[in-house]
Amino acid sequence: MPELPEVETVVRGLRASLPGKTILDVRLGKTDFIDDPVALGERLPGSRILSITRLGKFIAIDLVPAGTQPDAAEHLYLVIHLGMTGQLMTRLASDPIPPHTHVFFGLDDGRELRYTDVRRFGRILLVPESKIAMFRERLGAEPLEITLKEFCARLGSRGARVKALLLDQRILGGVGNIYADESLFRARIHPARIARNLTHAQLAALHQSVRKILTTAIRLRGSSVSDYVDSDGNRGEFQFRHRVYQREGKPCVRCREKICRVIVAGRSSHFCPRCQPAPRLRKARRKARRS
DNA sequence: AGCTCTTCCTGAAAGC
DNA sequence: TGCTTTCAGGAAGAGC
Repeated sequence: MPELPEVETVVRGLRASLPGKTILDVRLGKTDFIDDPVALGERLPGSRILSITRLGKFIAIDLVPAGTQPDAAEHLYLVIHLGMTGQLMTRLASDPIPPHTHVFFGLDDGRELRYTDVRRFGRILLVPESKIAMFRERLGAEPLEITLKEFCARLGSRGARVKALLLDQRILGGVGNIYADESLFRARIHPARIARNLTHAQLAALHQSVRKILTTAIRLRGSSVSDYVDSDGNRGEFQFRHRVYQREGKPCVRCREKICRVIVAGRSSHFCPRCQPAPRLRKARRKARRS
């Protein structure tokens, strides 16, 4: 599933070859995941790619409209979310077309930027330059840039489970199920812990482990669990470093206890019951206070 | 405020 | 063997 490290890897790949290229045409297959498919065909041809950035799990392609100079007209951002199975690749127009490829952006160098998505949980939308700041604000902080102080402010007072908060894109943009579980394991925090009950030391450990896990995963070009590949079609390597994600029943790498899986915040959550002690139930805590 | 449930979608895997 | 059922999950919205 594309999360921050996978999206960052795709963005770096696109950044190496797309800037300066012009989009010649747009061809569409199924369009139910595109906000305004007609606008894609009307507004993109002739526009020039200026740069590519990552906003949380979104890929933002900065476009200079057809026939204008970069600072003469309002830019348009082609914004793409890969959902669960989305792939954004550059290929030669003559290359074979994989199944479920629904969007083709023809480029002026004989290549195509193609969007393939089996389940179509992804999204494609156009955001005008004037609205990109608003779009960015809705996304919450960048996990690799957030300070410890800001991290504590956003999570430490909340009555929700820490796993739910890590997945909430309005708080942190870019963390998904894999990296939430791996970060919680590294910080030795149970996913169902209530955030405001964590100590400052635990929040600091979590802040640190999120950064460490994401940085390492970017270095290894992401996790290829099911469909994920980068912009050249290559798989990542971080799936071989997973300590808990999809390791239910296998021994913990630290203590050999069997890894457990429970549903927290509606998501499969993997953890070591010994390294990540469960939150005490309210009833049990009342009893403990009385005695 | 924050939880669960549902929806979207397909293919892989499990169940019968 | 071959069918049907279940499951996976990012995000948004409904309802409690």
